[in-house]
Amino acid sequence: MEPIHRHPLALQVASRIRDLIATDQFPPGTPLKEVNLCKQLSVSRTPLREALKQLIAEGLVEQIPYRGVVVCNPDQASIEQMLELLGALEGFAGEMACLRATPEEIDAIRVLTQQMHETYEKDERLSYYKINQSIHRSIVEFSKNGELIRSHERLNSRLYRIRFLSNRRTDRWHTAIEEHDAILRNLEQREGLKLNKLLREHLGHTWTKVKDLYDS
Amino acid sequence: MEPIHRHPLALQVASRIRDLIATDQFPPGTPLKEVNLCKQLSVSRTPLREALKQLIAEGLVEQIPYRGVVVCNPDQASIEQMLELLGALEGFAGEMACLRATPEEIDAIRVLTQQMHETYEKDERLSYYKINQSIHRSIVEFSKNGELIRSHERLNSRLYRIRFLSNRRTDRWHTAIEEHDAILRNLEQREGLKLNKLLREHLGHTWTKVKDLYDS
DNA sequence: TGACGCAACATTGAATACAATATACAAAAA
DNA sequence: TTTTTGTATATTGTATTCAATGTTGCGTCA
Repeated sequence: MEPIHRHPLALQVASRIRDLIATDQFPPGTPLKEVNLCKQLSVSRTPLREALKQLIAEGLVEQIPYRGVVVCNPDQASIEQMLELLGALEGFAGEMACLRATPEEIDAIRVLTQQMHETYEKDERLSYYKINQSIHRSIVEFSKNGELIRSHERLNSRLYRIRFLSNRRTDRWHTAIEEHDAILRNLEQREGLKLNKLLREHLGHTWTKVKDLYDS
Repeated sequence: MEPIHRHPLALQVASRIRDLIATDQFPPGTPLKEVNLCKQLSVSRTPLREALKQLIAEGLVEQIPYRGVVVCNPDQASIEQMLELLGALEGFAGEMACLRATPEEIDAIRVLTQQMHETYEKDERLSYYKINQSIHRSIVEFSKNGELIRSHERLNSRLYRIRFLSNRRTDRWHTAIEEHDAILRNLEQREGLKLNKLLREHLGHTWTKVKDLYDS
């Protein structure tokens, strides 16, 4: 039988703050003063501090002893490194997915890719963004490697905001669509090595889009 | 200029517990009772709990609400997944190292590999183990990707104990040595793709050694 | 006028006190 | 004898308090 899940305050607080950062309500550089946040979230300092410890471990915020924690503002170099690693993770996940995904799971990717086309034609960027994320997350899931899934999830959440911003502003959309078609094809044909390469390149293009955003 | 590093209690406590787990003084399943540990480490519960939060985020221990935290006891499946991911990370790191390592850095790997031979011939397993770890860590460092380095470090520390145990007991040592020679050669010749494959296979062999350990 | 020092304030670090929850054991009922 | 239930105890979750450290600004002195 499914056990009942507990949600200690620290966990709830952590995911709340994560959301606030991802949605840019706490943009990079925001100082996270303990007493302020306590009042805003109606919790005491102890669970808040434990939540912050977790976010620090995730790399979402950074702490300077006796000077508080601030939302991380990764520079271009770290973003490039994060995207490079994300590409490696997704590429490897794709390779494993070619070995382990069921036909039904590949069908699901097909459906998502189709939906992606529709949002593209209707110019619905938010939906497009979310479907895009779903596709990538699904491929990683189908690797059937829990550790890989968790690592990817952590890293991806740190990049959520920056990818979202770049998606809003970039005007070269269609190349991503074409790449997704290729990704689907190679997954269908179980071409692990090619899919690995494709996904790495795909993330590489994300980096050029982000770079444009920074340079402008 | 190099900033001065602070060492809040929580961080010191965290690394102490990490060591205790890695050296098997806190074997898997050990319940980490807060008040006990407080006395043993002479700190109060607050920094201890913050340290535990960090170890939870690292996946070294797990927490059940209102029932405390215990040292993780990964089953065979998770160990296999962790080693698979570690292989992917090291493989990718090797590929990047082929692009980015300086000749001096490759020299360092050469020296370490030579030392590894010596410890092998003298049958010094502990030294062998440490040099082996150094080589792998160095290759990852030479990828020049900080994110990759941190991810690898985290995952590797979780596997430290199990790899150490398997190293003590396995009697097929020489194949690892030969593999390391091949790794060095491919790094010298900047054969990124081949090195990637080699490192992944190398970690795959680690898995078979660990599996033997479990099965016996 | 500018630099230094001191003091008051703000903020985090650590310790303790109190509340909520789980476990173990014993007593009572079937 | 077995099962159940209540209570005592242990343990974690949360709040609060006190201590250590960093920052800011004002006043004094060169």
